[in-house]
Amino acid sequence: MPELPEVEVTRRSFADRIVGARVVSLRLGAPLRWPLGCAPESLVGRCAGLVTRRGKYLWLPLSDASASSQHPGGGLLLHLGMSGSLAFTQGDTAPPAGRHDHFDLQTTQGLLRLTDPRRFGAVVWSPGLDAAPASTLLARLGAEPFDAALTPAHFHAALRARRTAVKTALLAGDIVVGAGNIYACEALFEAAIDPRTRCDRLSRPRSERLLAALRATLSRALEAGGSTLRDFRDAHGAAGAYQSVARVYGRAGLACTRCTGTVRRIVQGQRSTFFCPGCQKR
DNA sequence: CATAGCTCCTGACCGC
DNA sequence: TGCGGTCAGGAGCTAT
Repeated sequence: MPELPEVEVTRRSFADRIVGARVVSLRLGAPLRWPLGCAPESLVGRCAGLVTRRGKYLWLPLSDASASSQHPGGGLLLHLGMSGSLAFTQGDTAPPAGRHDHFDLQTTQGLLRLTDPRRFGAVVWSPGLDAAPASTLLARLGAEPFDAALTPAHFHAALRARRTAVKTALLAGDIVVGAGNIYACEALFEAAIDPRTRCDRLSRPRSERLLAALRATLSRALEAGGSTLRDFRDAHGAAGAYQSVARVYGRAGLACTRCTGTVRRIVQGQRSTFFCPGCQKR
């Protein structure tokens, strides 16, 4: 579920409400992908800074002004995995923790709660963004899709060095981050490129078209508030609307919206790929 | 080294 | 209605 647009929508929905808040208490539910990596009590009293995003990770800075602190910087690296969502509830209205609520951060300004049925998500303490474990987890990430430094020339050069299918490369996130299965399929459809095309066979104009299509797809999803294919909600609990405009994702067997063909489902790297063989060419 | 496959976990859905 | 099988949006880890 949560690809870059959903993660960014989540960030925007609570960043300005949690900034400046002090940590009051923590509650840990069932284990997530990795252990928290610190004693929960050690975070009490820390002050939340501005939430930032890198790829599909969120970084919540938690600073400690006290002189005794070993890590005055530090913060929590958050990931929503496949089924996670964050809610930030102000006041005393926070519902009691449910079966899938696995992390609560009670602050002076509200409760930040991670709900994650599949528990592929993560909340990890790191003494800094440039220190392990955060730096290790972020080390392999490719360029941010909207970074101006990611030029068509750079993108094409990165693709030329690979032999995998272009869909697989988009998903891997080590050239450019942000696309998950839905947006990778949608961007390839928009660029009219067959998802099985080898990266090193993509011409410069076609790779440029793909980069533009990826950016357009992610921007539109962001504007729509993200996709809600199953259960995505932002930190206010609002659902997204983008799934209603998916052109190929989840549409196997249905008519293509651009040509007379039929959308097909194949499997690449154990993941479903949806595309139209009529208008997406190698 | 690049690449392919496996894996974590729960829930929804489908066919019988 | 119940049961078993299949599939699901991520991404780090391990083997080749």
